[in-house]
Amino acid sequence: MTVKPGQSVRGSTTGRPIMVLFDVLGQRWTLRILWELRLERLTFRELRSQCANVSPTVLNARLKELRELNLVDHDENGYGHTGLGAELAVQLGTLDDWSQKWAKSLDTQR
Amino acid sequence: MTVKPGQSVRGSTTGRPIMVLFDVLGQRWTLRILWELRLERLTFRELRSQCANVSPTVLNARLKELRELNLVDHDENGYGHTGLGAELAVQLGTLDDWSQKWAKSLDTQR
DNA sequence: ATATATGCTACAAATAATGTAGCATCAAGG
DNA sequence: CCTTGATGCTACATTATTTGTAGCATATAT
Repeated sequence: MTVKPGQSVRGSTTGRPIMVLFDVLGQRWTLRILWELRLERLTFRELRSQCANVSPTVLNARLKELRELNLVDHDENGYGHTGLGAELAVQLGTLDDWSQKWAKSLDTQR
Repeated sequence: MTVKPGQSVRGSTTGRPIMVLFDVLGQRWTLRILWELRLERLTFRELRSQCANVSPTVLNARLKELRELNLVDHDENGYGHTGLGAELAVQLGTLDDWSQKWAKSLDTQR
């Protein structure tokens, strides 16, 4: 069963939304899946292919969870972000910008 | 061995910084550890306690990785963010704000 | 009826996380 | 010195998660 805000998660019984979010994002492939859907809707197989052929078992489990959390939806054009999912993806875009600065900094340090 | 930007990670051979970041953050407890260090430096035991007594095996593995990635450091006052780690933590703060909106939206939907 | 695409499920093997115990080092007090 | 308490871990068996591969069921197009 997917955990939603208000419910206990790994290491937090408060149900604080951020804890629920950490619990979801801290699973393998979740961040990547959200990222790969940022530009366009993708079918299950396309998404799987863009995610380095992640096991369909895991992909399906993540998509199910993301749908229950109203971050992703599914229609005749495949999987895509909901409004909320798109908002979250914007933040991943910010992380992308930051990560480039981070990488440069690690370089000069070496 | 910790993967750094420029190196291959799970499902990406490009070394794109964002992929490296997803690989790190997509492990259990990494987001939470960065979060718990946002206010003050903490000793290993304090941090462990704030992270619901996460296993010391995992905590140590994460801290080692975060140190190698220059996001966390360790001194006589315990563990804390580096400059870059603090920047990343700011983004987690933004996620915190968003997550509250998200939780409300999920509520009204039920 | 075949062919092709879709969204999956099954399952064994490999990898990661958990929980508990406890060790080694250090600094402070008696 | 010799405990006491704190710190930063390591060891290790158990349990949970992920991986990789195969293939099934449905739908649409030929």
